[in-house]
Amino acid sequence: MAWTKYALELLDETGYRAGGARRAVVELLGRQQCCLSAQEIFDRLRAAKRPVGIASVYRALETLSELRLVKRVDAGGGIARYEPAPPDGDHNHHLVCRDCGKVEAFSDPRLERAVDRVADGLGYDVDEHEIVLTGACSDCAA
Amino acid sequence: MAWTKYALELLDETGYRAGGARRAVVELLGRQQCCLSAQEIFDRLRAAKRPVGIASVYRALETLSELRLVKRVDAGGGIARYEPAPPDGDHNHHLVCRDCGKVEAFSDPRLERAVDRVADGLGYDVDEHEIVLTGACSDCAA
DNA sequence: ATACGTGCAAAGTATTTGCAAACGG
DNA sequence: CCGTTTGCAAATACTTTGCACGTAT
Repeated sequence: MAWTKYALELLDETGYRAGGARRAVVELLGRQQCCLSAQEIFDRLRAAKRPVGIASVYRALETLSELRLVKRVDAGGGIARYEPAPPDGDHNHHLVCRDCGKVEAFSDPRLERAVDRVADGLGYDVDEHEIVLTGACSDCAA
Repeated sequence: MAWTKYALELLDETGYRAGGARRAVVELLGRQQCCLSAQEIFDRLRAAKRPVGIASVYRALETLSELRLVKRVDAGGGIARYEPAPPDGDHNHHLVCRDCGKVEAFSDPRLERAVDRVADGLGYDVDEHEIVLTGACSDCAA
């Protein structure tokens, strides 16, 4: 994925060294369609025989957030999830299944326009927004 | 506020007893314009000489959520906030100041329609949604 | 060589739960 | 009376931090 390359380059340019844990986190995130929690990242790296400390996962995510390479997603349940933020500024919103807990991404240009219009009328200098829909996914609705 | 009365009646009808802590939480929530965290509720009740255990606050909020009398708002930062859910199904969305942390409510019918339209096209049985805008409030933008 | 990166374990928050005492009906 | 509600304290879940050691440059 292009994002992985972009992220590794930006980290390098910004002066971060090429340690193993952060790189593993970046490469894993670059392969995702949707957001992952810190624990999920920890588990998947361990399963992939590339074990890292959970603290390193959190530190990598913090660094990547500061560089705006990843977006933190609060999809409820008190656990933070993270997904790659493409360089073109595109972004997703999320759909959470209340039964199985599955989280999926979606995007919709009309919804984006509606949000931008509202944001302009509020007296805030809005620079980010997040939309979370909750319901039953097609599997669980049955 | 009408919500307070409605909530107390529904609790009664559902078979809950009129203990002091839950009632204090309901009465406090009924006076809010926007959402409060569990800790804020705890602090305000204590300040109002109506001290309750923090556990009772959480238990009251859980009960009220189950009855759909309050809505849980995840405005980021890993802390949950709660606000009264009016019987007419109306609901707010939220605006968070990234500098001072202030949370305000807003609503916009056009945005609601845009969300509903998107929700219909996703294959989910969507029954709730939440929109959080983040930025600098008018005080902090200066 | 030197500063940055990493892992472990301990500390910190937010929230939940177990339990005995207080209380409402 | 009897079951619900409450408060405290202990437990849990997620996340952050302190520190010693390894590693990239």
